[in-house]
Amino acid sequence: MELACNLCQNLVMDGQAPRKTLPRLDESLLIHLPPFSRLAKRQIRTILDQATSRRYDEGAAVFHEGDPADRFFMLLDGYVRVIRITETGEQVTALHIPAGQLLGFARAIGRDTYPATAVAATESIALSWPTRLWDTFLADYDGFATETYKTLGYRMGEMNTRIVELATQQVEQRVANALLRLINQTGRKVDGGIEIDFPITRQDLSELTATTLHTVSRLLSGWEKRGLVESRRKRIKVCNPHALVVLSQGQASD
DNA sequence: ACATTAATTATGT
DNA sequence: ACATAATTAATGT
Repeated sequence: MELACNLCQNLVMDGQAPRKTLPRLDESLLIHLPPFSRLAKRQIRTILDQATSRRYDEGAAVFHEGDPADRFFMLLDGYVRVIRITETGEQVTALHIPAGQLLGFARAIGRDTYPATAVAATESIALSWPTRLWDTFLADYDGFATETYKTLGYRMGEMNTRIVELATQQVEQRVANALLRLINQTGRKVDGGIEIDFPITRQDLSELTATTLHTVSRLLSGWEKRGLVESRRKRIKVCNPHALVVLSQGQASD
């Protein structure tokens, strides 16, 4: 896929790099992102001057579970999947992070290693800073703390509801809910409905919902016949969100 | 109400 | 042509 946003031109073209080896990052990269939006230009400037930008191919790991959390990240473009691996080698997907959010800020929750692995779900671009700057970011930059705790709280809330789902709902409602969340968070409006903005396989969906790819496949096929969704390989489009909502609250027993 | 196994077909490089 | 993804049926818990 192509990265056609203005961010990427900025990062890829090295223009006439002045005295630095790296192209100077433009302030417009951060000015609109919530954690930085209330900062003055020169603050953003110093933040950017301390940042490293990097591109990640689809499937490339941003960081690994258990690694020393030496850097934290701001995702500028793309999507990142946060996964955990069990002893038996099965993957469990915790959540997806869209562009514009922080990730890997282990320091904020009092850890010195990453609690999970982050993998680029699409080709992605992220800025990163050494973790030792985290505390100064919190102290020096107005709104940074509240915004990060907001996203932290949001993610905890989501994991919370997912736990409840796993414990109480059955498979059909679980994948319906997972789909709904995906189109809410990372949905892109297309003509026939809303499509998940990154390649996602049945296997991925099954890892999100603690089921098998076969069950997911069957469910999607069934929904497709009823006109609820449309899917081709690695692409899922939701045509009738409301019907999915109805399904997601389906009857509790028998 | 599901998973597992296995066989088969489709799809993208 | 090859690997990966998706479907489908049959069988198991």
